Amino acid sequence: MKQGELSERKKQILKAVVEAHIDGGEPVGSKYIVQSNLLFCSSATIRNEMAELEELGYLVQPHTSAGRVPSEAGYRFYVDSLVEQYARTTHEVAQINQLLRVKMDEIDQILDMASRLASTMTNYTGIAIKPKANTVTMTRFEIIPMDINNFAIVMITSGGAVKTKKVRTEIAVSDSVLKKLADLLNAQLCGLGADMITLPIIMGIEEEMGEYAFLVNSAVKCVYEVMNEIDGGDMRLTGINNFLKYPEYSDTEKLSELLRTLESRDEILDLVSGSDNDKINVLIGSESSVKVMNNSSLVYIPIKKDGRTLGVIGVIGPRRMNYKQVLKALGDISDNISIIIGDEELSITDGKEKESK
Amino acid sequence: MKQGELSERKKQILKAVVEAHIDGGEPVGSKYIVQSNLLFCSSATIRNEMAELEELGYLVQPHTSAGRVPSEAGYRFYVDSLVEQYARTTHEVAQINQLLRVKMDEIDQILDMASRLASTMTNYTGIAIKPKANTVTMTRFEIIPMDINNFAIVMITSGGAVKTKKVRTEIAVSDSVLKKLADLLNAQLCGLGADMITLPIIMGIEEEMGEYAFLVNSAVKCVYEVMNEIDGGDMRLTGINNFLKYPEYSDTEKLSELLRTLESRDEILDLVSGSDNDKINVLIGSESSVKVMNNSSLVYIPIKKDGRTLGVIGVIGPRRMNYKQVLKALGDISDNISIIIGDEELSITDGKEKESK
DNA sequence: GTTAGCACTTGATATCAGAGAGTGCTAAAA
DNA sequence: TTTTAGCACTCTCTGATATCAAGTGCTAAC
Repeated sequence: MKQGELSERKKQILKAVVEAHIDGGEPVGSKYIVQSNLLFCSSATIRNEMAELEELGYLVQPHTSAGRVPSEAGYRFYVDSLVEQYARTTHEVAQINQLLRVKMDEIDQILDMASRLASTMTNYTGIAIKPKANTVTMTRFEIIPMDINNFAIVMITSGGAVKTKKVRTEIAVSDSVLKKLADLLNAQLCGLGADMITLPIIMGIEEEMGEYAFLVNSAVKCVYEVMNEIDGGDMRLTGINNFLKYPEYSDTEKLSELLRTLESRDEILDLVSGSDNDKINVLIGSESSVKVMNNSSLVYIPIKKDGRTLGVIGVIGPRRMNYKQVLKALGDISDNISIIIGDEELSITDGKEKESK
Repeated sequence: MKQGELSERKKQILKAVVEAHIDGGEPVGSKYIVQSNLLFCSSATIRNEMAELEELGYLVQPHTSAGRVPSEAGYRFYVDSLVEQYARTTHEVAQINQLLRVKMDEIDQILDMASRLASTMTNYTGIAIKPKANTVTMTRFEIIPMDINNFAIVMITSGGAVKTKKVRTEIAVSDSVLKKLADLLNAQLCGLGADMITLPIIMGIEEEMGEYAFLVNSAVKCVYEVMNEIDGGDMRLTGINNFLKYPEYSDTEKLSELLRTLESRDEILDLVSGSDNDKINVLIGSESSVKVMNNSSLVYIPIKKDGRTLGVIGVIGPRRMNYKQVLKALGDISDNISIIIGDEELSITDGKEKESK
């Protein structure tokens, strides 16, 4: 019997078991199902069906005389086929929108806020990830003299971000020299990724700068730093105390192991950077390549703009996570972020701000 | 009998109890003391002394037939008088220096790195705080036209940071208009704190701008945003799994409560922003105004430059924290940060970077 | 002032019986 | 053929009891 061929009643029983276990956390028995649900049959029948579902691998018995618990496959089937879609209330959407708008300033802050939001909405631990990338190039350089010994390099990146670095020289440098440096940077480095800025190019610029060649090194260093700032991965967790709300993490050993993995960050960064699926991803237990997550699930969604992944938000919780609620929350948040990112810059029309819907 | 008048032997016993409890975590009995230590007397004598120390409030008995545990006052006395200073190995200093240098880029990153470092060095949870402040003013504005509908405002702050914001206009604005706007901002807003930028000033600028008055609103908004970015408090924890290494946090309830408080951030921010002591601060148990910390200690040190507090780093752990180690680690890290912050900008002399020692 | 010895207290640990929950199986009913 | 009722069986959980070990306080001797 294949997955798709589960009888309607089996599906209903599986769904009931999963949902009962999600909010109780304990094995569910046949009697409980027959009471709570709309299934009209006796506990014995349920028992028979459950035995078959166990044979098929969707349910598991912790010990002989306990109720059933969904297996990983059980959760997977539930998430893929049984969890219903829900309608979003406009009220909620508006609320999220408002919260996110508070600081629509930088993508980092949006991600942070979003993860915080996800955590409070779902009661699981929120995660915000800025994945490693290698996509930034510069589109424009400006140099602003500050005083006789200092100037600032302003860099506009392919992503539209504006970044600045301050440089101090011990030798006074005239404005015209700085102008020349800016022109050269614009001519030689625009459009190049970190891996494309080669030594010959740098040396070429140094040659053109003549006696001021020493400035080039610092300038290039600034470029690298900015690229690294934008491309370098980062990760942040919110609502860690939420782990403690679920008995599966009361085993201190387990929790500690999980936290250690999460804090080392690399594994999660890799895990998430790999998938460039646009949709919500659900990793149940050992489906994730990270071994420690055997008893946890990770649900995440990439935040994209113009095809580029700007970041990832998600939640981490026990395997018996309330997938229905989590999927909804992440969907809502993601939608709102898209709206906000869409018109990230201040948009002015004659003194009044305009918001895109 | 006052604190200072504890007999030498009592001091030694207190010290022994504190240190034994710090690395064992369990109540220490008279027998243990007599074995481990250099005190040459019998367990009965120790018992008598301990009974007196308990009367004086430095020790506490969890129950009648258990060993003694240091009280809050006991720890306080230990930290103030008994913990010896230590010599720093040059090796360690160099190591920290190297680690911190990796990204001497922004104060945020330094703090973050420092807290991570503190956590790994001490095996407690590291904390990095950027306190709320209201000290930023602008010292210089530049406007860079990007294309017909976009320009960037570059702001140089009193702290020397360079910040940029992008602005989009739906109406094309010429370079000369932007130049005028920049001049006005420089003339009117430089040196003013957030609370000093009043409506009359803004309206004055708008008047001068004539038909382009609508630009002023966005510009001012940018200024506020930047000030908020720099002044707004933030807090970040590292090494949370370290909590779980100590049995005092195996009570899930307690840990959860602590984490909740830490994540709400406000209490800690206030707590730390209040003290502008330059030295290392040690808050033991209920000495902190945060109720939940009754069983925890917080040790922190402000990071200053030119008298301004840029941030705070510290560690949080059980009350029986290894104060000796923690004080040393934080001292070392703080020193290194000071060195690094001292020459924050890139300093160039004829092509070679110079580093201040 | 110090020490040895002993009775006492108390938490921790192990063992055991009984209760409760839930199953699997068999035989009867639909 | 499917469903149901009944019953014996298994396994965990709980609470009670007994035992153990650690550490103290106190008294009497040094």
